[in-house]
Amino acid sequence: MRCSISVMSAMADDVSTPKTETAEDRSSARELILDAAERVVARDGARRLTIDAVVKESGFSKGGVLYNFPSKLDMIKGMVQRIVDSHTQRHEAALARAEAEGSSPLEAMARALVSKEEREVDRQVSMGLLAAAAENPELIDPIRDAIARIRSDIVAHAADPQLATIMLLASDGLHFSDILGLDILADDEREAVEARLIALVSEPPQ
Amino acid sequence: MRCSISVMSAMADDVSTPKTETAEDRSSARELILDAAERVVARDGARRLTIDAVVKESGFSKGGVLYNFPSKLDMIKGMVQRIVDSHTQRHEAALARAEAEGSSPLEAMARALVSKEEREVDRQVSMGLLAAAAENPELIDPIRDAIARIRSDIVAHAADPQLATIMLLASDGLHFSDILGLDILADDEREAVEARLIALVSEPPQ
DNA sequence: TTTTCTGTACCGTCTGGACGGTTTATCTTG
DNA sequence: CAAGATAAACCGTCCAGACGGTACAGAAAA
Repeated sequence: MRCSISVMSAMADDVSTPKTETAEDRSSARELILDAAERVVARDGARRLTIDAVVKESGFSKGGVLYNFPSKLDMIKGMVQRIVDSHTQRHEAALARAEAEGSSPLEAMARALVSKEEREVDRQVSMGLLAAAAENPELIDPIRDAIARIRSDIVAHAADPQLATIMLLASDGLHFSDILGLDILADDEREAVEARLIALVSEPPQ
Repeated sequence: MRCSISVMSAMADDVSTPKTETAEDRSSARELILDAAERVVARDGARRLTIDAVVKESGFSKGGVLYNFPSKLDMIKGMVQRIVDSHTQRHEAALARAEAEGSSPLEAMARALVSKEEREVDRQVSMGLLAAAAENPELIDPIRDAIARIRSDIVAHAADPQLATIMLLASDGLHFSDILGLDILADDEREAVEARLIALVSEPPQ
């Protein structure tokens, strides 16, 4: 029944409107549907990501869901696109912050990767990765390309490329562990490790 | 028509026979079926891991597959069990090697984690993780427990627990990237990073 | 009016797995 | 040893239900 209080603000319906101003401001129907799809994957597993399940979870009607995503494949591609947008955005934001703060891009990226806000976004969005991998491994290609592009950009400007790669890999390990629910570090342990990760790529005082 | 394509890797398959009856055929059949299931996941995605797909891929009949794994859930649990066994084995082997070589357990583990042989095993076996995550996220629990146990054991004996954790996480990042086909490092880059990872946790000469 | 949905009914295909039959290896008994 | 007897291992078919998708008649918003 869509029984949300629905503020229904203006929708500039570009194919990808990656407005992540606030976590709750996902006003377009497409975003709400993708959110529901991610919840289904997180709760029930990618195998049970069915159109009907998304219909039930989102509150839209089946016709409504299929109006926004003509096929299940389109829906999963939408999830993938969100991941790409999210990663690209994070990278650009980190670069901007580095410039503003005068820190190194790598260190800014490290801070961004372990930040609490990004972590929740990443965890939610990453369900799309599992869904895509379950549906058809090739669907991941755009994500791989985006990650590769960002990574090579970071590593190219790093003083110690291997160490930078290790930092990025460790961050991946952290994120993937989150995705699969394998995260086994206590909060304080995680914080310590994250701090150490940042320290690892910080400019040594020389 | 068992005698189809399947040349099959000649596996030394005395690995953990949970039901130790007079079952040498049985255990080998189970292993062959699990191998086929992993191939299906790797090629077509966890979504398309169906009994019929495994039937076709393995060359067994449907009845034969269902004889060895009474339900699809049992099959996936079998895949999960292989992961747990594989990880436990790797850990123990690394410990033994450390003792034999006089190196630190952590360094031995680092070497084991990046070794070529283990990498292929891990890549194959890890398909079970995707399958389990797709079917029902709770199925991963045994894997999480096994990983947590091994990890805490390693970290507890490490001179620098945080650095040890970072090494393990980076290794996870490498492996997960393999699983999802996200690995974007060139071979030489990967080797350099792996060597650096080992160096990171080696005893400083002091 | 057009766009964006709702609600319902429906269809062809896929999927899990139940079921009964068949082969093969081992054991029993005369 | 021959002749079953028994059980393990495996085969192939069938079916209810789930699934993706279509179709279409409205309704409500823009």
